[in-house]
Amino acid sequence: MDKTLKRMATMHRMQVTGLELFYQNGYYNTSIDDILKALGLSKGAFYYHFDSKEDFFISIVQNLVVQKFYSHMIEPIEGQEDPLNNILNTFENSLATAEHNTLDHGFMLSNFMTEFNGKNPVIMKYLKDIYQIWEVNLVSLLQKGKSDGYVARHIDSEGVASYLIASYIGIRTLMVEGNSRTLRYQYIQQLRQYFKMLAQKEMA
Amino acid sequence: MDKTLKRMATMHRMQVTGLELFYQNGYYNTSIDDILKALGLSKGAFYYHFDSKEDFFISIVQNLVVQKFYSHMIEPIEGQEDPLNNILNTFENSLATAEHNTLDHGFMLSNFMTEFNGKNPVIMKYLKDIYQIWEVNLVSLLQKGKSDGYVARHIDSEGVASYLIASYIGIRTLMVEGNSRTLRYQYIQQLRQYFKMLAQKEMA
DNA sequence: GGGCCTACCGACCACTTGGTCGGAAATAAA
DNA sequence: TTTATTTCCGACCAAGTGGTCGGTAGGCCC
Repeated sequence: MDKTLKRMATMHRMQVTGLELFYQNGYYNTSIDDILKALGLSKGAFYYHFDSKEDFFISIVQNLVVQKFYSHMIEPIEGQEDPLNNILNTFENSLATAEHNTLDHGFMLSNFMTEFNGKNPVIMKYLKDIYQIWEVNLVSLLQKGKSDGYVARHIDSEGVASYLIASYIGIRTLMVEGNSRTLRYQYIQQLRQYFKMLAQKEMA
Repeated sequence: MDKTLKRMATMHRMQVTGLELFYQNGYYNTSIDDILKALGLSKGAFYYHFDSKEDFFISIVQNLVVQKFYSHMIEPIEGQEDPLNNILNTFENSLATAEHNTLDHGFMLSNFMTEFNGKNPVIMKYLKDIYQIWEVNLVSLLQKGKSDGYVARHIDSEGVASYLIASYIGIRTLMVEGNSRTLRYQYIQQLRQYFKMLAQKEMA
């Protein structure tokens, strides 16, 4: 028991540091030695806990990325009130933390997808799954919004969901080159306009 | 004259093949040897014409990417008619060609920006410049649309331009994981709705 | 104390990378 | 034909990569 605890503690430390560096420098541009140096550990320790670099990354996705993604991008949207409003607030918050260079989990996803596209189908699969969870949740939230009278019934929920995700990761991509404050402000403004269209006429 | 001609011909061949591979596999994941093998040339030839891998890439951006970007993403939008309509058609065409795995120059930009972000500020500068050209052109087109009576005067042209670019590169990022046909359709639909809002009331 | 197993060390390996360099075809000039 | 110059060849190098492996420190059980 105690042994497994120590084992898990070390593995977790490795995963946290690994995700940080992978997110900062990219997967292929981060060597195992980089991570080990940051941790003060050795090659032996790494390959004792993980089979390979790829295996390591997948374990990070499953243990950290998925959970963080849920708690930052999905759960905040859920609720009984107006889903459009929740989406707006969640997106705004995420973009705000992104300005302070903290890990942005919505962006991380598209970042990694871009990097692995055409290179590693196995990892791509895991990333795709998360993205689809995001989409599915948005769609069902929009549908619920329809029956609750917040969202106009004629809109295409799937289309809106894809559009929302696209615009978010797009603006996030643009934000890396500075002006993030202005971009966020502009983005939220436009999103607000767009949402007026989607809202039930009575609520607009 | 003839010498410079041959020189330029070889350089151009290298740049075209280089861009293709860089776009497919990424900059850091494409070795000079890969490019040389595809061309049937040797290391010596490469370093005779270019100083370094970075210098090579920059020459590609300046000689190929900028021009392609103009002819595919900027010039088609210009014209005397409704700019919103032109934007819609241009985006739709670009996304369509993207489905057939051809080079998509709008996407290429965000792709490279993602890859170089935080790693190579010099190259980032060149990519940023192109993006800003895109934005400036969209803004002035929208402004012209206002005075021509196509676009509502109350809209924030800068905000709309950023929002358009973001949504485009976002949807393009999502398209890499399949379903590109559906995504394109959904995206154009939503964009059309969004544009109705931006249009001058009389023209809607 | 003796044995054992988990967790970690670090030298080592095969391979790839960007880049160098002396030289050899090819072409043009004399 | 000789000479110069442009263009290209390919062996080579140092640095770094992911991954292997023999070894060892320290806690735990008998």
